[in-house]
Amino acid sequence: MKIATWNVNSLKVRLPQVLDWLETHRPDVLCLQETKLEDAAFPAAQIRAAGYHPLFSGQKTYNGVALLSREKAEMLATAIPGFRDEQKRVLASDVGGVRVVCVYVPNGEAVGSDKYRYKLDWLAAFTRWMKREGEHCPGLVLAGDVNIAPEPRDVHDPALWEGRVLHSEPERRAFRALLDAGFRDSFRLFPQPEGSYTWWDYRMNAFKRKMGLRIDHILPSETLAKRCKSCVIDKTPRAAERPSDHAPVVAEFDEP
DNA sequence: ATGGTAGAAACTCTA
Repeated sequence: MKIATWNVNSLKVRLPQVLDWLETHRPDVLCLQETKLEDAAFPAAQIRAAGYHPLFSGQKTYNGVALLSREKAEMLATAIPGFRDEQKRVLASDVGGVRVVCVYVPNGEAVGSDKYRYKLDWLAAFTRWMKREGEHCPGLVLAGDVNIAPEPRDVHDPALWEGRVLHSEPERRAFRALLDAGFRDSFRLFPQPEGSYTWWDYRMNAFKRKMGLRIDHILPSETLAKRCKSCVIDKTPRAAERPSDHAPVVAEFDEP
């Protein structure tokens, strides 16, 4: 089973690239973030024509998540239970015997800002929820834009990024707390090239200069992690014309 | 110490 995640930064703009990528890679599941589309505007027909069943939870202008699957998936949740939040950032589903949670963690804007506080509160609520989910559902995987580079090796310039949003100690602590809730970082289960990142700022030629961060993650539960046989970042779409600022991440799991 | 870019929408906000 192949599970992928991609922050597309507008599905309207990136739809041709998504369809092209699906055709090339044929994942069983693709989780999308920052679709920036109301549900009424979701391109369901084009997704179905490509051989995928879409689930989506969106809003106008900002945020929005979707899950595309070759097998029809059952929608389980589009919000963190008991956490008041207007923003569409989660989509939980059952697909092919695995519970897949597509997640778009708040960016946090700047350390100390209101949005940073919201990010940490959001992560605390999400982690509590995922810990509970894992307790009664061993085959669970979180896939999405977590907006945290967990370790110095996940940022191109650790000294520059130390203490900044996406890599501050409270955020790294929140990432460790999420793993401690029963998950593994699938990317680090395998040897990886140095300087592996999933996001590069549009500005300052960051992609060409290899100035990136690894903030998109596929986090299987400990049980499911035992079946994980690879995790790779596909930088190809980031080099294309009019790219998203994020690259897709793909993890493969052996059948049980 | 500021600005650089992209997307959506609407002359600004978010990332």
